[in-house]
Amino acid sequence: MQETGQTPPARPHTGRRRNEAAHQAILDAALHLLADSDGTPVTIDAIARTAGVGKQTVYRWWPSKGAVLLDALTDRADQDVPGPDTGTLRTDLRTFVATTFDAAQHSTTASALRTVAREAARDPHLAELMRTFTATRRTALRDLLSRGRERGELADDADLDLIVDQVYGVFWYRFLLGHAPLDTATAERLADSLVTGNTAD
Amino acid sequence: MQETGQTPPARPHTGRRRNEAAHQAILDAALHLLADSDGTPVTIDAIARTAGVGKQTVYRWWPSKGAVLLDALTDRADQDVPGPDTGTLRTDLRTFVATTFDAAQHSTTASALRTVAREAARDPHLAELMRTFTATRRTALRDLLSRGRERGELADDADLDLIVDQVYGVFWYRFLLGHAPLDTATAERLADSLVTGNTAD
DNA sequence: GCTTGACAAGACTATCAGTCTCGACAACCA
DNA sequence: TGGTTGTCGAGACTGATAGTCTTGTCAAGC
Repeated sequence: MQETGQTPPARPHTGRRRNEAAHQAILDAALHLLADSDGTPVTIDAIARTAGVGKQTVYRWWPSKGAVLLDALTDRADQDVPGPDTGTLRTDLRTFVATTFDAAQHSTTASALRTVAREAARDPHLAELMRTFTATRRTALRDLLSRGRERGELADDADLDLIVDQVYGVFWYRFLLGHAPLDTATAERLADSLVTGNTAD
Repeated sequence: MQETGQTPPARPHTGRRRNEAAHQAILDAALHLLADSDGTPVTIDAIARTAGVGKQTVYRWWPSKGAVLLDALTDRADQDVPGPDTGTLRTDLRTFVATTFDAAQHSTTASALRTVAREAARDPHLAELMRTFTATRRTALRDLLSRGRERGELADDADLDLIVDQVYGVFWYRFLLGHAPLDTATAERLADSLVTGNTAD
């Protein structure tokens, strides 16, 4: 979890200490509301009320609603980005894509992710945080592809960034539009066609 | 342009007639504001004021802000979805993808599309209209692929819907996140890898 | 000229993010 | 023990904005 609140003051700390229970209660409340929301917006008032906390306590530690939401999501959601390394690109890629797709099937994660994505459309601050969030995942996938290319399993001039975006593009497009499934069979078809479409010969 | 307002009453029409000038002025104003907005929300008040019209006149003919925005966009934006048919899949696909990507380079269309996409994240009504909007384009691309498959340029068991979603997935993902370009070179690389990755042999 | 529906203007309601204020309270220090 | 400081819960307040309602006016047709 990245701490998005203010950095501590330079002077030695005096005064009352931060209430960790309240801190956790806020994240818990946000996550619960996100999980139950299924896309409908989650309000700060609701988070504060559910956590039994004043609004000011929320804003003392997070700069915006979006920051709270993303923090709640990344605090609990599977933080570890998959990084399989079996020595075979096709297998690694299949696993990576299938794992990514599978995360969207769990309704708790899914509705939280959906809500955060929707809020990000309006909240520039959250959009920035989301860019970091997605960049981490893109990098992990790119490294996986890079290893495969070094083994000669991809053409030397294959456009790795484009392949990455084909994976995450399909993922977000189907996830947000919801017109087609994100199942394992699809994941494997996608992985296979990407390997075949970018080999050397 | 689809008419999103109420259906006319069954009784013969009496009273004052609809002011077509005002109708057009609203769409013009919405389009101008969308084009200038570059992602920032466009308000109904601004549309009405710019059009020199009362808010009620807007709501008499459109059910929500989103409906006005999408109507303005589809009214003027390139309505004709590209449907090249040269007899060669690779060429057709390259043209289709390049044309699609290119539309996002024109700042007027781009900021309008971006704003509508952002509004759609919050407005379920607009989200539904957007689904129709995108479905039209997906169908056109799928037909193009289907023709290629019948000519044997794609494997019989190629997953056309997945190929379609790779194109539009990359498009929207890069368009909304803005982390990588949507240029012609990228379009052609994408088209080529999709053909190669889904051929029969 | 009467009825009816469209019109511009704008007041009004409701929602929600984010700020501000207040009195209480806890940690540390002299 | 009492003063200083920062955190706490509570909630009033501001500002933005979608959407509704009201009012007085105007045009089309009977």
